[in-house]
Amino acid sequence: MIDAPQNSVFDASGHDHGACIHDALARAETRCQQKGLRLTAIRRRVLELIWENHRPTKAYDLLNTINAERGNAAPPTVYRALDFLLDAGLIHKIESLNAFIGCDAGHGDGHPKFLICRACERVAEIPSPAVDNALAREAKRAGFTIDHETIEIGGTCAACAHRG
Amino acid sequence: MIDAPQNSVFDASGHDHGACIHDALARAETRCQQKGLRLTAIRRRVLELIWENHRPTKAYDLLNTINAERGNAAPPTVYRALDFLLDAGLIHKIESLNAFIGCDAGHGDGHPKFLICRACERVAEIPSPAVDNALAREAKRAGFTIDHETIEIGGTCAACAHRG
DNA sequence: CTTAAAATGTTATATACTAACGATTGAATA
DNA sequence: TATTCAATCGTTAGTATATAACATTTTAAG
Repeated sequence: MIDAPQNSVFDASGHDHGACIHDALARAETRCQQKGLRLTAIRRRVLELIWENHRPTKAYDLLNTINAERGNAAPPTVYRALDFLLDAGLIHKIESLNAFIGCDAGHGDGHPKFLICRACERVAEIPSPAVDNALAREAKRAGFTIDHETIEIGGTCAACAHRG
Repeated sequence: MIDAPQNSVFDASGHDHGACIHDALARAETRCQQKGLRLTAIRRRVLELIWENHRPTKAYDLLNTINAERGNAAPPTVYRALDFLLDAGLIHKIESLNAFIGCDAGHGDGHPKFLICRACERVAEIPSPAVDNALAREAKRAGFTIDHETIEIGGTCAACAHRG
């Protein structure tokens, strides 16, 4: 029996992954419509693959999959799609892994922050106004203007820790 | 006249860079002795180059410099030195830049955190118990055990903002 | 000294990303 | 509807980042 906290951001019990992917794509469609952006077939497929994987996904893994499907993808094919999805705020890049993950808006209005389990490779996007505030104070003290935050916390999630 | 805060972590006025490099190397020597690690010629030179640069430094820039000096360096030469220095806690990797910077112990006992000015490319390593505490609380809430934190804040330092 | 481990040299290759330019598509409008 | 201009995509090539594998040398310990 697993006694990991049931409210864990890593908790996957009751996760309907089909619906999860579907919802993510629906959100993306809506968002692109609102912003006047074009979620083309390639872009949509790349986003879908990232959500299907539901883990930090490497550009070349996407490339291989798309090549298996369509046969004519080169690195720019996938990097362009990734750039679009990043600009549109639909995915995030995990710098410490050189990989990409779907944006689940878990960061709310703040900067995205990630808990990354090295055992199961899953990632939780967490909100934390307290962290944002503390960093804002530090930046202010230093006279520093913040553009972008890369906050990636590596470690072990509850389920993996319990599993041994 | 520059009115950037004189206590800015980016403030370089009165910085004796020769002494800075010397001190960093002396700290490294001491630390390696204490831990029974060998700061060999290559490792020492790589560390020295990083401190001379005093900015995030790329592996291949180090490689080129060392090649100019000794003529027989290949990528593993420099990556092995970097791995050693990382393990020894003498440098940090800036994931968002794929570059390396000397550890100035500015993080105190906590996890290292960086303010990275995109204009002048300088990096300040800042302490922030408040950030550490906030992240520790979030991790605890999620049942997550922290191994490593990548916290890299990109933006503009006071001097560069003032300069326009 | 001998020797075993650590460090380095060397070659090759894997992975990550971008530049440049031509072809195609598609939305806006003449 | 035909035109056109911008966005997107295809394609080739190249640069940047990093590691695998194995041979050789160095070093510290016995």
